[in-house]
Amino acid sequence: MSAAYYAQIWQTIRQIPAGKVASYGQIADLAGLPGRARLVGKALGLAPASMALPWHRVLRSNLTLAFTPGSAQALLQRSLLLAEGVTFAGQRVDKTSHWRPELADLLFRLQY
DNA sequence: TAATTGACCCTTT
DNA sequence: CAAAGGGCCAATT
Repeated sequence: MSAAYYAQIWQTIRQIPAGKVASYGQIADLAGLPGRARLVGKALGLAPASMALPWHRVLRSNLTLAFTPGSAQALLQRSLLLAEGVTFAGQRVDKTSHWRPELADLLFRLQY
């Protein structure tokens, strides 16, 4: 059953603090689905807007936006991040904004 | 049933 | 730095 994966992924994305970013692969790993970064992208696309997920805090492993540069979605994502204080170095997000959670802390919070 | 398609990633050239 | 090749897998055609 695939729906369970999505819930797990959404819960994990919800843990990303404002002003920080994480990669698709990182989310997959933290959600207990190593190697399934593509599933994370799919989960985000399926997530209802009412869920208000911090989707803009998820980007590629090289810290660039997943959307086509210049597209409406990319511009929106960029502005949302800037509004949170995330800094950019050209097309990519500054490394200092990369989320590095303590595993134990994350697992603790995911239990609820 | 088979092929294609993603809001992707990693290692090796 | 760029390209290539291989992984991944649910959903759609």
